[in-house]
Amino acid sequence: MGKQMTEMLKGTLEGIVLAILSVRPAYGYEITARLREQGFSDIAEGTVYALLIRIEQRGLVGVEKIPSEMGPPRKVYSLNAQGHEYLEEFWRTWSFLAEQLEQLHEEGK
Amino acid sequence: MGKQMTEMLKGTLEGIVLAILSVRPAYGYEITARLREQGFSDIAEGTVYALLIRIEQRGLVGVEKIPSEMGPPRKVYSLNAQGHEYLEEFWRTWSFLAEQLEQLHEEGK
DNA sequence: TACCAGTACATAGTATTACTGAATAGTGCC
DNA sequence: GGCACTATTCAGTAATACTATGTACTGGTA
Repeated sequence: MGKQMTEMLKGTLEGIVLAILSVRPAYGYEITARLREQGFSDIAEGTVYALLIRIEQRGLVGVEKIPSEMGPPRKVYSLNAQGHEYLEEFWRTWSFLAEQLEQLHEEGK
Repeated sequence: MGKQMTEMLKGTLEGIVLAILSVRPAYGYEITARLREQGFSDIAEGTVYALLIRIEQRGLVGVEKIPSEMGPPRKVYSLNAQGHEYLEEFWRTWSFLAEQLEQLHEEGK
């Protein structure tokens, strides 16, 4: 992955993961796999797990340990009320930024 | 400014400044003022100056010292060929990210 | 003259976040 | 037993924006 993408993900990856969780609960391994399928070619696994622990400690998600048939138990995360609120705020911030950048992009043509 | 915005700017602020310079050359104080007018309410001056030095050292911009009538001389930065190329790459990265996020936002509704 | 506001740039130290590169563990198949 | 796949965790590093200053030049004013 390019360095630009790496830096751009700081601050957005968290929102991306919360958005994924807002659709339905998921666990780390699954989230990483889905991100990779979607073109975030090599987001490190460690990055996602660290992020999940962070948002858990901030009280944005609930966790449930569910046994897996294929390996160690999964930690399934789901967005709680506070998480939804935080995600709303994320979308507002993102929209503002996207709008400003869109404008700049137009100007530069 | 919110903490979310702060984190989101990592990786994008550089692109934003390069985009501003691609329209026409500018100096630090001017760029800071313009950003603030555009709603990036309190981007620290130090941040912009540090960024300008960074992109200069990476060879993305040219610098010219021009005397000011109102204070110390201005360091006017302008995008060079390499900078334009880098900016192109930035837009590609941004577009990809924006598309993915747009999709996620739709799904979450 | 002394002081202040506005213009303009610079820097030391801090916080956050994603990465690399491991290690640990459970299950099923050869 | 060893390998592949699933699944989580952690120590150390790099990049970038922030805070909080400090420096310096000009013009106006009391």
